[in-house]
Amino acid sequence: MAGYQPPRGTRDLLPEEAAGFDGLLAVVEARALRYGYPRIVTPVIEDRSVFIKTTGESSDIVGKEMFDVSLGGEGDLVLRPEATPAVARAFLDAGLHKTPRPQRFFAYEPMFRGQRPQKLRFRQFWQWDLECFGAEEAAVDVEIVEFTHGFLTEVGLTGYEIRINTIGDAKCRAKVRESLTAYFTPLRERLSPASQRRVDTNVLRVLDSKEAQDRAVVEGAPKILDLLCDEDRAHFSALQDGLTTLGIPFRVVPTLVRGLDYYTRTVVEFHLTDPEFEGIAVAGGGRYDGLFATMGAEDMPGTGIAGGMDVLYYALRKENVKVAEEPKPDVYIVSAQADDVVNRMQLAAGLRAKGFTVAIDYSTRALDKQLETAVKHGAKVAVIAGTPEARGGYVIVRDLQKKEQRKTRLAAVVVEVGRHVTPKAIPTLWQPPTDPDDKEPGAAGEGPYLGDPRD
RNA sequence: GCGGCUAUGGUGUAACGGCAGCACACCGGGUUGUGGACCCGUGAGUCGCAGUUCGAAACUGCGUAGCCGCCCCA
Repeated sequence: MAGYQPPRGTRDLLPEEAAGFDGLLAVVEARALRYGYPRIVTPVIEDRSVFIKTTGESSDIVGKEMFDVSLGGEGDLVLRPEATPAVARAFLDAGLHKTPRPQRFFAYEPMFRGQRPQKLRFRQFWQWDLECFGAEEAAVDVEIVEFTHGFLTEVGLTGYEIRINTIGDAKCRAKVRESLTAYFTPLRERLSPASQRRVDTNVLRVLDSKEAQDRAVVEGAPKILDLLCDEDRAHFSALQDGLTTLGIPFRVVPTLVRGLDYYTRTVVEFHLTDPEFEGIAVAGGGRYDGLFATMGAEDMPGTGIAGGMDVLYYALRKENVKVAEEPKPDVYIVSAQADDVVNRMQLAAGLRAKGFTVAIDYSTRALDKQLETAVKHGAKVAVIAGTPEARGGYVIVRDLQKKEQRKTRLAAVVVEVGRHVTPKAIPTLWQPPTDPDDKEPGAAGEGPYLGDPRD
């Protein structure tokens, strides 16, 4: 065992896993773009105060899981534990609250929490995240749930359940708190120590307690829904109606509360149902109409949802969904000639320019060893140079799976390799859009207009 | 942060308190230069630091990390 290990709760993503995360990111980011949520990137470090009033001091995230990385005299810095306050901070800092509303953002970042690692719970983990600022309609709440449901379905996850609840807006919640505090205070003695504390700090979270002794008391507690004002109830029904209309299955869980202070009205969690992952959320979010006021900005509603990439990746693996293959070169260049390194590179360059993935064996080992290595690295095709047969403008293109080969002129290598493996698209920078009118029959560059054969 | 369990080559595993071994993988070589087989061979380990003991991989303490539970969440 090596002397060095990754720090507690962190891990290395080896190529296959890294490719899996990249694949999931590509899917969710493309979906976000389709919904009008462009990506925003915020720093890994934030001032601690960004999370104190927003996420809330009574939350576990702020109360005991913040990752402190302060430098002396440079403020109180933490590794960001979650996205929403950071994105809101960036939004305000750039003055985007003075731009047309609503504003939508997608984020994908590593998050950090100083917690004891557990199944699918790490100190560094990755979240994708959606935020919609400036819209109070319940339709946006529907949108983020529908988005998440669509995404999870798209990547092939089946074992999850959508749970929703409402906890009322800031005004009504004061009444809710009052009623709950009034109910729990005389029963204090019967609650667990943690819940006794919650009666003072965040009484709503008593409802969420999993402790058996608390649940008995919670059962008799007043129901949040009964305590809310009409506007909150209407908002909640609009959410439910929207989901029902879209055919999205969900369950109303009256005790679902979520541990972050900024939530108002809608709270939602996507829970895994596989017995091995029971109780683990693959995504969660809700509405936070009071967030901006809390940050000292002008009041503005907001809705967001975030999902754990790690959780999703392992849940998919558990469901036997192949997320990604370890990236391997399709083509391996080998040579029996010791002094032709430049040749091998030029050979590779020609293939790479067409999008083939090409690795080169630079060694002078025996040809059979080079081929063996090529096979072990997963190459499908070997381009063999420098043998008596393959000289003077010729190489051999060998299909390593079919064990067939053909002597090929250098000029035709790209074509010959293309008969065995498919090149990958080469990414490019932004290109000017082509005018759709140019595609009209009869336009420049197109053939003359031909009548519809059905005419 | 609290509690329980665990830690032997890269991986998987053996060894009563008494010589740390096996398999696979990896690396080199060979079968007289086209591959996964086969043959030969090399390298590589008791998580770290103390302690008990004639002697510790084994027992004890502390540390570190992993897994599980609690808290809570992605």
